[in-house]
Amino acid sequence: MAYEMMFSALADPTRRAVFEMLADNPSPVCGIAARLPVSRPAVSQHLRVLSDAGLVSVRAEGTRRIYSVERDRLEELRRWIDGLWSDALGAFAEAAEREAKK
Amino acid sequence: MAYEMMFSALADPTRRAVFEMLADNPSPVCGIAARLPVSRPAVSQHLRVLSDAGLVSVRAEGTRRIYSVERDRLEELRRWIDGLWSDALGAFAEAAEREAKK
DNA sequence: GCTTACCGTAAGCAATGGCTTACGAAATGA
DNA sequence: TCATTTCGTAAGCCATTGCTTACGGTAAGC
Repeated sequence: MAYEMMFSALADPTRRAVFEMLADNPSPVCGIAARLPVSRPAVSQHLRVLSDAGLVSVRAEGTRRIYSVERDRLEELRRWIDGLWSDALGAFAEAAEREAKK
Repeated sequence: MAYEMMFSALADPTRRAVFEMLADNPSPVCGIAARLPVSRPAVSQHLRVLSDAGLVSVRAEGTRRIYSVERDRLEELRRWIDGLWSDALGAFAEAAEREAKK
């Protein structure tokens, strides 16, 4: 019941870039902004969305805030995909059976 | 290099509903529109986006066009997630190692 | 041939979203 | 105490987007 926000969070290219950078290794906000063609506040806003979706978490370290990815959430996303996949498989089997009856 | 479109395609709730209905079983456009609170042209437009992302395919049957999900693309999406997951795992192991050195 | 059912596309509109600049808050170091 | 660094949020702007209505086009049934 939460992949709903994850998809819209990961829909934006810049936000996906942020997320992939965090998957490589946890970073502070300025560290991410330095490697992207957008301003630092923009990165903050993206991190807010990712955080609301539960995809990242924060840890304070001095004046810096270190963001890192939340691996468990990726697991949820994958489960949704797996569910769809088996649904589609079932529908395919049904169709094949109907075809066989003829 | 194609999950880029998939995420934005699946970001919209209505479009996800369409996609999940198609995963259950292939349907014509009017069959989908009948079960959603949006107009038929809206469904057509959503199917266009899903089609551009490669997530669904069409087959003509009389005047009807039967849409069904493309399972292989879901596989691609899952691979992207798996890639991120192992990246995050690697980063975690690295951090643990740095911590152990102290 | 004519009607009917099914569908895609164009045009237009209201809402959402991503970006920037500007500002204020909190922790560090001199 | 004061300056610096790092960061989040507010306001505003422009582009994108999801929806509707209106239209044209194709296949089936009488």
